[in-house]
Amino acid sequence: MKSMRLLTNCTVAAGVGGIIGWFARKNSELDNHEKHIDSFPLSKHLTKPGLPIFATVSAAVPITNNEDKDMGSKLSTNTSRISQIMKHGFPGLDNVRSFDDFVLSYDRRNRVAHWVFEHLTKERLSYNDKVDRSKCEFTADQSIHPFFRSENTDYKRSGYDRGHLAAAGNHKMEQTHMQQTFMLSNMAPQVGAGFNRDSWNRLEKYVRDLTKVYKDVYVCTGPLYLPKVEADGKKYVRYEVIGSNHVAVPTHFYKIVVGETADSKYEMQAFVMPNAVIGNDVPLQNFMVPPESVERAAGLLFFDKLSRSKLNKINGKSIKG
DNA sequence: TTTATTGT
Repeated sequence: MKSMRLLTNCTVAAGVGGIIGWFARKNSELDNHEKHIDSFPLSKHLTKPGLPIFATVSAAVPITNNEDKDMGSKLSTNTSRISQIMKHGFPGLDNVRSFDDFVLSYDRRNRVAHWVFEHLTKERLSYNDKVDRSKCEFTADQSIHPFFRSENTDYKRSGYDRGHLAAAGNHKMEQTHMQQTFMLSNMAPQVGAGFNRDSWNRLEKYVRDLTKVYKDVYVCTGPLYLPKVEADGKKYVRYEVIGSNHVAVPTHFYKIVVGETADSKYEMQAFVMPNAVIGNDVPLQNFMVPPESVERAAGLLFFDKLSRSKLNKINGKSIKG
């Protein structure tokens, strides 16, 4: 397997090889993968993504006054944008919150999102002098119960950046869109120099550049807590927690990207990067992994509603008809 | 260009 070889070239990718090995051994079970998903009753209820069929879906949309005449149109505008973002299915349904331009599922136990979902186009990423990142502020997400909420004090002097999952640079249509990405529910503790400010940023830019190739780009981003073999030969999941709220420091982060071609074919790429210093000269290709390996490690199913028969390529490799 | 923290 090509990606396996590539990963072993990257010394900091500890743990990823393990899940890929698992994937390789279980490969025969994948033949039943799609069949299994089709029979999974939840997917039948998700034919209209974005509709507030779950109480939490619209939790981040401020609805304070039932008599607000604007509410109807504002809600429907928001709902249609959420439908567009979530067109290919929800990876999971734990504590889903929708913002104006991205959707997030929150992990209360780790105080970090399970996943965030974004939809990118060239137009939406174009230069906009009305939107100013320096005016944005990191703010705690008041819609999350204080027991499970991360605070700025948790990150302060922790040694980690408040790293965006949905990147600020992906939301330049409106100042409010960008401001919403600064909600701490969209943050994870990330190694700053060498990761967030370097190779992870490089990956985010690469994903933005895919809008030059595909008219629509869908991207799902999240943390991983991967097991590692320790001295006794057993596997353990080990991660630091920071601050009084014990915000988990993920061992790795993933991005699953789908681009839609002009003739309605889809191409998928999956990346896993360790939350560690990575040299700027390491090619992004080295971090490509089979999407299934991320699904198994994260407990999520990505692009569940997108028929695998419409997938033309995975990680740049054509899929056999 | 975008990604950010610390200290004054």
